Amino acid sequence: MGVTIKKIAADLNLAVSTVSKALRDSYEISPETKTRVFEYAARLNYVPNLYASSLKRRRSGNIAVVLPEVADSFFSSAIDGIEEVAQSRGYHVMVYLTHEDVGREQSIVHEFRNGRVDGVLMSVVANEATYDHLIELGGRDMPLVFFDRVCEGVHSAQVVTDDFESGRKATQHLIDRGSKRLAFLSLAGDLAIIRLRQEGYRQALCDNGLDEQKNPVVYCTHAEVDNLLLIRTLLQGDYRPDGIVGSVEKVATQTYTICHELNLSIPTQVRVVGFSHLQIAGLLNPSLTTITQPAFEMGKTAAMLLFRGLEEKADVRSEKIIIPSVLVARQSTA
Amino acid sequence: MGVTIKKIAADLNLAVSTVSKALRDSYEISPETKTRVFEYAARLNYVPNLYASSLKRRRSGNIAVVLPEVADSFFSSAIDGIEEVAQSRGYHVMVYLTHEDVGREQSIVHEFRNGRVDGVLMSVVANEATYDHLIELGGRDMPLVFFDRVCEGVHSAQVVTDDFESGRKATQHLIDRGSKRLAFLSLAGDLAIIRLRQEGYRQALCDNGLDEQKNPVVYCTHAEVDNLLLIRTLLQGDYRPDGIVGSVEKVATQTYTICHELNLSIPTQVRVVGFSHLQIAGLLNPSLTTITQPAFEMGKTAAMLLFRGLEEKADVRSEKIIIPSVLVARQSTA
DNA sequence: GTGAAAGCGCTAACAA
DNA sequence: TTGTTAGCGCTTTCAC
Repeated sequence: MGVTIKKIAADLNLAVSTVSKALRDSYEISPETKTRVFEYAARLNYVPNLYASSLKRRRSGNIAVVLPEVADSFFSSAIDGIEEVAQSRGYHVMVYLTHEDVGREQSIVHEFRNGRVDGVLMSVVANEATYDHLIELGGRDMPLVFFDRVCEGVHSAQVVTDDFESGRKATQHLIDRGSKRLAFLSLAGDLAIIRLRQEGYRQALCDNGLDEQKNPVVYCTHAEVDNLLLIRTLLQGDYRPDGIVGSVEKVATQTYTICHELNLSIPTQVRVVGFSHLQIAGLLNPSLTTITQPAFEMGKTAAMLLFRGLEEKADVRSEKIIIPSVLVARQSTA
Repeated sequence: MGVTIKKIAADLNLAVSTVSKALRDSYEISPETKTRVFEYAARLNYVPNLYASSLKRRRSGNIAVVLPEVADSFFSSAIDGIEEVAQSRGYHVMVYLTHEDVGREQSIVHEFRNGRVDGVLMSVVANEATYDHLIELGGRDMPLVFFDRVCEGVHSAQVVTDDFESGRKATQHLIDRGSKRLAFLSLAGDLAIIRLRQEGYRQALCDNGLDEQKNPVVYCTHAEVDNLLLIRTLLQGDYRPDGIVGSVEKVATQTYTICHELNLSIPTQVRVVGFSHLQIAGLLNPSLTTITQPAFEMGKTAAMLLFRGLEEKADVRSEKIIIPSVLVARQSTA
C-alpha cells in the first residue's frame, strides 16, 4: 500500500508515536524533529489513512444531509449553504434523498448507526407516519439539526422560517389585491411548516371576516399528475378561487401549468402567490409573486448549528432559529 | 461503545473469528451457529463498525460527485440520478461544489487520496488551467467518470450529450424560424462541451451561408452581473442579433432578464433557444425553447459506469457514452 | 466446524 | 522530548 507512519518512523529512526505526534503538530515534539518528519512525509507523499484514524478517534469528518428531493430550488440552495460551511471546516457532505418515502428515510437513518457520519441535517418526509427512527438517532447522541421541515415529535435543533407569518402575509396580500375567493394548496401529510403556513392562511381569512368553509384548503401530494388533477378540478369547479396560495414551490408552478391549460389569466382571473426560492420567479409568465425563503442562509445556519453541537459538544437541541422570509410582489398578484 | 463482535463472541462462548464469519454468512460456519449469532446480534442491535472493516477491506462504500454548482437544474437532476443508482447499490454519495474555482477543485480532489471515496463522478470547472490533479487521481487507480463537462486531457470514462449536433440543431432551428442575425452565448474557459456546441453553431452558420464574423460568439462567465452587462451590450449594439443560442442554462435566463429590461420582445425581436433542463421552461414568459439535456439519465449512466469500474474492476476508461438531447420548440422561437 | 493470533494504520496512555 | 505498548473492531490466515 501507500506510505505509512510506520515506514516514515523506520526510515527516520523514530518511533511511530513520535511521527504521529509530529504530524499532528504536537507541542511535545521538538521543532527539528517536526521539520524532519514533515519534509520526509511530504517527499514521500504521505497521506494518512482515514480509516485507521477514524477507528481510533471515533469521528468520520462527514455530515449527512437528508432531503426529500433535490429538484426543488429551496433544497438545492440549502445544499449550497451547507456545503460551503462544511468545506470551510474541513467536513464532507453526504447527500441522501428520501423522495418523500418514510421507508427510505428510515433505512437511511438506520445506516447512520455505524459512524459513517458525525452529524445529520435533515428535512423530513411529508408523511412521517412514525418517527421512532429519528428519536433513536438522537438517543445515540448523534447531533441532529432539522431545517425547514422539522419533526415535532423529536427534541432537536431547528432552523426554520417564519411560516405562520409568511402564510398570513401571503394570504393578506391576495386579499389586499382584491381576491375574494381563496384557496390554499397544502401538502398532504403532517408537516409542521405546512400546518403553520396553513394556520397563517386561516388567520388571514379570519382577520378579514372570510369564511373558512368557503375558502378551502386543498391537499396536494408529491405526485405531479395527481396534483395537476386536483388543481384542475379546483379551478374548473363552481366555486373557482380567484386567489391561490401555494404552500410549496411545485404547487405554485403546477398552478401555472393548469392556468395556462385552462386559459385562465393570471392575475386577472386568478392571483397566485407561492412559497418558493426560484431564481427565475421573475421570468415566469406572468412573473410569480413569492414568499422567498432564505434557503441558502437556512442551510448555512443549520450547518453552523450542527458544528456547534459537534465541535463544542454543546447541547444545541433546544435551539430554534427562525429566519424570516420575504414577500416579493410580482405580476401574478398585480 | 456499542456492541462489538467481541462481546457477542464472549456472550455466546465463541471465538471472534467465528462470529465474524457467521455474520458474513461464511460457508465454514454451521447453520446452527449462524442462527445463534444472527439472532443474538439482532437482539443486541449489533452494528458493525464501518471503520474497522474499511481499514481491513480498503473500501469506503462512498462515491464523490464533484460539480461546479448545484443551483443549475442540470446538475441537480444529475445528482438525483446518481443518488438513485448509488442508493440501490448500497453506496453513499458525497457532494462537492467547486464554484468554478480550479483551486477548490484541486484541493477537493487532493482529499480523495486518503480513501474516503472509492470512485469519483465529475463535471469539471470551466477554466481548467491545469488538470494535473485529475491525471494524478487516475494514476492512483481511482475510478473516475466525467459527465457533461469532461476534461479532454485526461483519459477517462465519459458520459456526455451530443453537443455538436445539439448546437447545430439549435442554430438551424433559429434560422428556420427566420432569424438572420445570430449570436452564440458561450462560456469563457475551455470546456469541450461548450466548444462542441459552438462548433455546431458555426456549422449551422456555414450550412446556411452565414458569415461567422457577423454572427458573433460572446463569452460569458459565471458571474451574473458580468453576463448581464455583456448581454445588455450585445442587445443594445448596432448589430443587434435576432436569434440567440444560450450554451448553458443561466445565460438563457439572463437573456430573458435583459430582454425584459430593454423591452425587447421575444420572439418578435429576438428568438432565444437555450441548453437547459428547466422543468418550468414552458412557464417562462414566453415559454423557452430548449435543448433539453437528459440530465437524470446522464447522472444515472455515469454512476452505473462508475460501478462497473468499481465492482467488476473493469477498465472503463475508454468508454464514452453519448445520450442525445432533444430540441423542444416553444414560444421563444415561434 | 471452530478458534487462536496476527495484523490493517493510527492514537494515546504511560515510561523512559 | 522521544519511545514502548496496548489497543480501536474487524478480517483472515492457519492451526486444531
